[in-house]
Amino acid sequence: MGTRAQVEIKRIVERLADAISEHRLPPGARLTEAKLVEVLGANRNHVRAALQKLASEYKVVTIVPNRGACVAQPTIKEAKDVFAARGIIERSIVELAIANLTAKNRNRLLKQLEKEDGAIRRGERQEMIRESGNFHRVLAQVAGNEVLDELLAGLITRTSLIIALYQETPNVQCSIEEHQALVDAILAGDREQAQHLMDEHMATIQRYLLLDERPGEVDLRAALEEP
Amino acid sequence: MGTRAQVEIKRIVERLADAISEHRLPPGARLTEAKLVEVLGANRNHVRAALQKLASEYKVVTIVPNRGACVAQPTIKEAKDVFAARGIIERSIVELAIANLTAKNRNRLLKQLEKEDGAIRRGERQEMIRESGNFHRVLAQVAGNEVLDELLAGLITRTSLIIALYQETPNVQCSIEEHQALVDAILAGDREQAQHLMDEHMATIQRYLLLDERPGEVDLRAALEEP
DNA sequence: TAGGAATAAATTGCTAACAATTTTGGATTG
DNA sequence: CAATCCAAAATTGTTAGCAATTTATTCCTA
Repeated sequence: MGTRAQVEIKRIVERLADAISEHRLPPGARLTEAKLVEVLGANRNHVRAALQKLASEYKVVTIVPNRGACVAQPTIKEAKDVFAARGIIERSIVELAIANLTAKNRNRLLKQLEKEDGAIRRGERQEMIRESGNFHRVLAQVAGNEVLDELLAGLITRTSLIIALYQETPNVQCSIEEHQALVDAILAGDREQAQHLMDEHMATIQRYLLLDERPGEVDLRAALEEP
Repeated sequence: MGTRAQVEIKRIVERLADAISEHRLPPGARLTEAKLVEVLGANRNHVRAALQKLASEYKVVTIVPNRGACVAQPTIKEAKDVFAARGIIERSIVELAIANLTAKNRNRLLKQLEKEDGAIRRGERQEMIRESGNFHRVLAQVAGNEVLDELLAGLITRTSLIIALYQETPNVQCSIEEHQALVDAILAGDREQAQHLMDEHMATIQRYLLLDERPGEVDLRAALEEP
């Protein structure tokens, strides 16, 4: 595929993924091709390709044949699976990062913390969210396994959608303090402590989610049949 | 996208992935759209979409703009990353599988072993390879995390390509004995032993790979400059 | 007025033709 | 004879328009 098209598709994918992550496009929202063409100033083929990708790769869009695309509504089961998978990968990334600690890598971690801190100080909400997410990518890159980094990237996107869907108080993000403590443990080479902190960090995010209640797909028969 | 097209694209993807996994399409082989259309009796658009997917999702195809697609030639670094990532996921799947042991799941594992055994007894080479790969998918399904299962599926495909690329004696597969021992440990609920066996199992596969030598992209300058 | 069939509108799916790019092979020239 | 350039062939990239499907509306009937 031509570079131009690929770049364009990527642009649309990111634009949509961002909008979904930030809850500007709520779960369930219809994504009509013609509307997207108009709003994004894009070719319909590119829009379609982008939707395909968001559906098959990132799973944040659902496509029903002949009926079009809409923002996905992951089930509670899927949400839990995504978090569990992410936890597993994050945990091993921590271990690899410690094993792979060079001077350059130490610097990258510290710089990332600074960026997050700067965003908070300046009160730049949007930047805060972005940098907070970037922290996990930086950690993956420090770990040095590109495959894990890719897998994590996908899971982070899906996580964002899930948070948008299931979070009660909007926009509780990763806390900078937890990132700070995590980096401290990593730089100290304390694997156990670092992994423990990462587990806690993942748990903290999930704690604000309503992954228990919620109707979803009620079994009407079971709910309504005679007692 | 229409069901028909999706099914067709999936067919092409699987056909190509199989051919790549089984080394019928060697790494580096060119995949001309017109040829594929002719051989597969497919629409060019479907062929293109399939190639896109194989490139962006599974990474077993490389697409160069305006120059077409060819079977990927993962670097040694990438090969190692894929194996490391797969090892991590397989390891955690073992743990989840043990925690998720129902009668039904025990049965699935035993049945899978029977299938593999049957293929070996009948000397069905092709079936052996397939069932040997399926074992890991079944284990993932027993573990019950669909996201991990998906991630693993992708990594298994990539692993196959890597084996095709870097294996000296062709077609050394997973050994049934190792699968057997693994299932024994899982059914016994012995997490440590099961994880140890899985680690060993992954190591066994890698042991037959030439992941050290091989030129790849030699640094000509470093190699040829005056001593 | 409720139900349902027929029609119209909107939307997605598909294809074939055309455009752009790269490769190949040969002719030309120093 | 080697190198360079040019044209033809092969291959990929792009687009517009039509076909098929679904959804909404209208109108008819009991």
